[in-house]
Amino acid sequence: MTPVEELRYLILAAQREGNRRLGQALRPLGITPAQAEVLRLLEDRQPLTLSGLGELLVCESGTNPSRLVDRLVSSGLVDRVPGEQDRRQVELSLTPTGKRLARKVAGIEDELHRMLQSAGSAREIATVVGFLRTLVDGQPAGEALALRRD
Amino acid sequence: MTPVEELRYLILAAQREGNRRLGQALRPLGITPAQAEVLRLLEDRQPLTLSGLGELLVCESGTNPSRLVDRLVSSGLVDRVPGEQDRRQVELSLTPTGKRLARKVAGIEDELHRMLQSAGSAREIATVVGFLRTLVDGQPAGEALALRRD
DNA sequence: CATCACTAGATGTCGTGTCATGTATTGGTC
DNA sequence: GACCAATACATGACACGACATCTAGTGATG
Repeated sequence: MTPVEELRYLILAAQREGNRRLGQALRPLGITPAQAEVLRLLEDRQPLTLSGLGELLVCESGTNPSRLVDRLVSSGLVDRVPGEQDRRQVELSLTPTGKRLARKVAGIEDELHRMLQSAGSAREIATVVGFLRTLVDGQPAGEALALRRD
Repeated sequence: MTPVEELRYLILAAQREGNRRLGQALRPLGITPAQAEVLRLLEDRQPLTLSGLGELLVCESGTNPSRLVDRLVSSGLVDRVPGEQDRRQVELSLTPTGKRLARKVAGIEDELHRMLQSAGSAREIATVVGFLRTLVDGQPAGEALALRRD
C-alpha cells in the first residue's frame, strides 16, 4: 500500500474511531455527535437560521440540516420559531435544557481533545492541521471550518 | 478554537470531502465508496468470508458487512456461495463484471491519490501518516488497516 | 448421543449523509 | 399590481454506519 493510499484510509479510520468514541461518551446524554455539534454552535452563536447553521456545520455540509434540527426540536433542546421579517426563515436557539446539555457536551469534547493532544507533539499537530487545511480548502466542509476559525 | 479542536473537525471535514469526491467519481460506475472498498479488497484477496472481509474493511469496521455485500450480490458484482466445510460461512468472490469494475475503481482511486499527494511534501505526509496511525492504533478501524499493510 | 456455549451471518432499528425535488415566500421587473 | 426568478426550508429516496438481537450451524463436554 502506498503512503497516500494508507493516508486516505487513515483519514477515514480516524474519523470513524473519533465518532465512535464521541458517540459512546455522548450516549448517556441521549444525543449523537452531529446533534452535539449543533448544540455547541448554537451555544456560541445563537440565534441562527437553518441555512446559517448549515454553513457552519462540518457534518452535513452543503445540505440544509432541517432533519437534524427536527430531532433536537422534538427532544426539547432547540427552539425553532418562524423568522420575524422573512417568514421563509426559521430562527434557532437553545432551550434552557439545551443550554445545560451544551455545557456537558463541552466537557466531553475536552476529554477527546486531551486524547488527541497526547497523540503527538505540538509541532506534529501543527503539521497535520496545516496539511488537512490545504486538503479541505475551498470545499464546503473546509469553508464551514474557515468561518468558525474567525 | 484550539488547534486540537480544529484538528478534530479537520479530520471530519477531510473524510467528508474525500468521500464526496470519490462518490462523484464513482457515480458513473453505479457504485458507492463503501462498495468500491469491498471490490478492491476482493480483487486482491479473494476469496474471503464475510467476517474475513469485515476485519479488513475500514468503513464498516466492527460490524459484519452483510448488507453491504447484499447490494453487490444483487448488482451482480460479487458471488456469495455457502462455505464448503462450514455451512455457517459464506465465500465471497468477484464476478467477471465485478473484476472489470474493480480495475476501473483502481484508476479512479489513483486520481484521488494524486490529489492527496499534491497537498503536501513527502515529509509532511509521513508526519500525518504517523500521527494518524498512533491515533487509530489498537481500535477496529486501525487494526483493519494494520492487517492490510502487510 | 444429548447438551450447550460459541461462532458466522442475517436482520431490526435509528440516525445520519447526500442528492434530488417540492413548496411557500420574497423581491425585482415590467 | 402581475409575473417570475431566486431564496429558505421541507421532504422523498437510497445507502450507509452503529448497535442490538435473532437464527442456524458447529464443536467441545459430559
